[in-house]
Amino acid sequence: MRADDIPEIRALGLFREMEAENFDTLVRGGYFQTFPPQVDLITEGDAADFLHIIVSGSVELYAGWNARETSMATVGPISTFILAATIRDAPYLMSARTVEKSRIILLPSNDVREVFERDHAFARAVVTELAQCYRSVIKNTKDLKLRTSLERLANYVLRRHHGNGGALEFELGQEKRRLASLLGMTPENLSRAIKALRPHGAEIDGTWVRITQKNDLERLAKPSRLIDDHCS
Amino acid sequence: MRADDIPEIRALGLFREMEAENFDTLVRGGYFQTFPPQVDLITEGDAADFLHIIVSGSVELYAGWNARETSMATVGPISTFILAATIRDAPYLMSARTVEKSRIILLPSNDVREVFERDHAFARAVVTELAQCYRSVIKNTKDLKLRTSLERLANYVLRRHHGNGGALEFELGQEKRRLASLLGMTPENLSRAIKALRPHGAEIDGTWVRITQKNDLERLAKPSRLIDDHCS
DNA sequence: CCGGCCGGTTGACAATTATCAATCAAGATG
DNA sequence: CATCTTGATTGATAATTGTCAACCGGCCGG
Repeated sequence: MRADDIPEIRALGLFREMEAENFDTLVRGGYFQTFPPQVDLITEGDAADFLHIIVSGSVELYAGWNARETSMATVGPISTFILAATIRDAPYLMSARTVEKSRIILLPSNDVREVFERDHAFARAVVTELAQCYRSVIKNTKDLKLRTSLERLANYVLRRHHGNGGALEFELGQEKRRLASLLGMTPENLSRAIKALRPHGAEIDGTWVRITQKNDLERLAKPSRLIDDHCS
Repeated sequence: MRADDIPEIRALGLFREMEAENFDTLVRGGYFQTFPPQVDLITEGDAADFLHIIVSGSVELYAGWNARETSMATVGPISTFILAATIRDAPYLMSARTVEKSRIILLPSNDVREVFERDHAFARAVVTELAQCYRSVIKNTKDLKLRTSLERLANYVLRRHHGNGGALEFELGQEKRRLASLLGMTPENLSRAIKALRPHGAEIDGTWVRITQKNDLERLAKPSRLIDDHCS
C-alpha cells in the first residue's frame, strides 16, 4: 500500500472515526493495485474475499442471468463497493469490471469483519454506509417500477444537472449503451428516448448534454426527493 | 408494552445480543398497538419517528409517484421495517399499511439511534440486518431487470414452494393485485401470466397454487441462487 | 490512404405490457 | 333472498419496449 494514499482512505466516512490501531490492521493487510480498462474484478457468485475501494478511475457493477446482462451501477472515486457481501461473508451478487484504468484498494474481508467486531466506531460507520446504499437501491427500484423509460432518462439528466452544481451543459461521461442498461432499456430505445426528449427541453448530442428548457424538462420528469435525491 | 411479548422481541436477531440495560431502554419507550386492516401506518416522505416491529398480521410496503403506485414488499412477523430511515434519521422512502389486523411495536427512532451509539452488539446486529435487506433489494432489482413477467411469476412460485418446505401445493396468501404490483405488472397481465404458466407445470386456482411439473417449471424459471435465495 | 471495427442510429417489425370496457364470481349487506 | 361491492378475468386495442438488420461515422492499425 502506498503511504501517500493512506490519508485519503483514512478520510473516508467509513474509516474516519475508527481506532488508529484498527485502521492500521486493515491497511497493512490490504493491496493497492492498478487495473487496465475492461478488466473483470469480481464475478457474481464468488466468495467475497475483498472489500474494494476505488481510488481513481471507475468501475461498473453488473449482473447477468440466462444470457442477459444488466448494468446495476457505475461507481467512481472515492467509494467502496460490495460492502454487504463482505460483512455477511456471502457470495457477491454483482460482477464488477473496470471501465477505464483504475486504482483500487483491496482489503481482505476477514480483516474487515474482524475489525468490525472489535471497533464500534467502524461498525457505526458501516451501518451508515449500508443504510445509504440500501436507500439508493430502493430509490432505483421506485424509478424502475413507477416511471417509463423516457421519464427515467429525463430524471437522469436532471440528477446529473444537480450533481454538476447546476450546470446546464455537461458531459455524459459514459457509453450510451451502459447508460441504457443502467436505465433499464436497450441502446436502440435510449436513442429514441434522446430524440423524444428534445422537445421537452434537453438535448443529448454525442457525449454532450444540454438542458435548453429546464421548466419543460421538469414538467416531464417530475423529479421527487424520494427517488432522485442522491443524498439522504 | 405487554410483558409477555418482550421475550419474543428479545429473541429477534436484532436484539438478541444487546445489553439488557439497553434493551430495557428501548422497550420502556416503545408502544405496542393493534391496528385494523387497511390502516396507513407510514406515509413516504414523513420523518422516521419510529422503528416498527410487526408481531402479528402483515404489512404492505408501497411507494407512489405521479398518481402511480407500486407494492415494494409484504412483511410478516416477526421482523422490523424501515430500519434504514430510522438509523439515518431520514424521511421514509416507502409508505406502509396493514393488510390484515396487525399487532405492531413502535420504538422511537431517537431511542434506537441513541442505543445504537452506545451498544456495540446492537450496532453489529443492525449491520447484519441492513446488509441482508440491501442484498434482498439488489436481488429484486435483478429479478425486475433481467426477467420477463412470466419468468418472474414462475420464480415467485418456486420461491414460495421452497419457503413452504417444499410443498407442491400451498396458498397464495395475498390478493392477486398486490402480487401483480409486487412482481411489477398489472393485475390483468398477472391473470394472463397465470394462464400461460399452466403448460409449464404450475396452476394457480383462486387462492391455491399447485406445482404439477416441477421440472417444467424450473426449465422455464431457471431459478438462481443469486436472485432467488432469500437467505444469504 | 484504405479497410475494418465498433458504437451509435435508424427503420421495420415483433413481442411484451398496459389500458379500457365489459363481464363474472364470491362475499358482504340490507 | 336480492342487491351491492369488490376483486378477478377476458377481449379488444393501444402504447411501450425489444429485436433484427442495415447503415453511418469516427477511430485505429496497417
